[in-house]
Amino acid sequence: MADIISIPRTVLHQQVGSRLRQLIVEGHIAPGAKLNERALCEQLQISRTPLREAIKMLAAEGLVALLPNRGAVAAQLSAQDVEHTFEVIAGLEGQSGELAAQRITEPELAEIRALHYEMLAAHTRRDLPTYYRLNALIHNHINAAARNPVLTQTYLTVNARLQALRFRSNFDTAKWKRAVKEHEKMVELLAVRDAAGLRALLVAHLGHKRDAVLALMRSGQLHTTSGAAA
Amino acid sequence: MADIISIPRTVLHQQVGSRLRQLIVEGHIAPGAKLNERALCEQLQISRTPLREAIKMLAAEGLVALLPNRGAVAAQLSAQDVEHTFEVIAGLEGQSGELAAQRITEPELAEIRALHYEMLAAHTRRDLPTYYRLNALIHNHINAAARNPVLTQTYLTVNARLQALRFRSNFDTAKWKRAVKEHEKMVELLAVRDAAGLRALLVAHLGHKRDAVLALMRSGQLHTTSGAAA
DNA sequence: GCCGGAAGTTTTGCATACAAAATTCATTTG
DNA sequence: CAAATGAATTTTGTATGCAAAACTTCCGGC
Repeated sequence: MADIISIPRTVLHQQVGSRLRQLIVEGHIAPGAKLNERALCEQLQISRTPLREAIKMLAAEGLVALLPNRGAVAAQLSAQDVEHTFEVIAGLEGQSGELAAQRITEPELAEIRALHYEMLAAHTRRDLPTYYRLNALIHNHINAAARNPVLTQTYLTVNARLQALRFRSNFDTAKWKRAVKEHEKMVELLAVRDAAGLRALLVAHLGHKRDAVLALMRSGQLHTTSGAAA
Repeated sequence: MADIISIPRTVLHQQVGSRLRQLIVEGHIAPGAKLNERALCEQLQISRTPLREAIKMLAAEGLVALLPNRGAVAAQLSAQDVEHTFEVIAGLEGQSGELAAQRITEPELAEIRALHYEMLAAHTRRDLPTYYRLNALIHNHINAAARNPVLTQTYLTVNARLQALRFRSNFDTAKWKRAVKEHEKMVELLAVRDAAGLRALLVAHLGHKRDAVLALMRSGQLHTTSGAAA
């Protein structure tokens, strides 16, 4: 009963890790950009030790690549990397949906339905940021309904690499409409607990997303050029 | 043309990471055991900096758990953790098989078939270590045939957590026989490129493995007692 | 004018030093 | 004698120092 006022203030390398992850995922550190230790130390007001420990964690997560004796760079995905990553994400999210359809409770379903309607509103208003926020929220809720923390963690880790692409900018109207339709179907399939159907839909959904991202990459509208990120 | 004789000798924290991973996966560091920095430093003849960096990587991989201000312990999986992890592994390996059936080449298939016959020999001789080595090899080959490095990497990372259980010790004859039969079927399905069939078989295969491990855990024959490993 | 190379600078990698938290252990007190 | 308290020790977390590798810059030679 000693932690009433004290915010536990987690260890520094964890905080630094979260902050770096945010910087990369939100694009403030561009894919391929070098992570200069001195600069980051000054910016975050810490010493190099916790910074380097945080960088090693991010490397294990696949968010940065370590170049021996040359430091770390933010991961940069080639078109092939993107394809491979989407393939894995599709599998993970498909399984997530399959399990969610088997395990979801009525209140959880109701919440997802509510989020879905909010998303429809955002779509109608052409409010892309809100749409994306709600979109991610719905997927997270489906994931949570699968009741498998290992699956959730794995999904989040792999997905973080894609978020750095920030393919949220461009979105053509027809594709947006289809995505909304697919989401509608998701809720229906969840409601009738059609596990196999939801898996198939989610895999297809991710396939469409992948195609859109790859098209953007090929047209050069994404700052991802090439280079490995293993 | 300067790297003819010089083995690049990767950076220290990577080497330490590999060594620690090996120690944990092979059970030389038992699940739940504390990772004492001073002791490991002396054992590995290094300073604390690269050791701590390596530990942070392993934490990101889920092989160790970090306790703030109390160091790190080797991950210890509860029965639920094992269930969740197997669920994810089944999904990953199922997808691996599905893709492999679509993408495998004849030479790859021939090699897997050869390994399978070697495994039959090991089974006949009741040579469990060789059997396990070949078993893992076959699964790795299937994984490789899927031609998705992201999937392979994800699989290896999640699977490493289970390897620490070392459920290789006990194995009842009937289950062993069934596993061999399942492997036989795997090769057949690969040969006829039955992607869906192979996926289903692998998922079932992993389900059986999970049941066997859980039974061992419940009967107390596995040194995994309880405790979170998030 | 361009290429090559050497000196200087920067940056990374590892070791060590210092501070704070946790653990241990002994002592004291009820 | 048990529980509790507090000092001593250990252990973790962070900062700093030092050496080697990489990068830069500048100069000379072709």
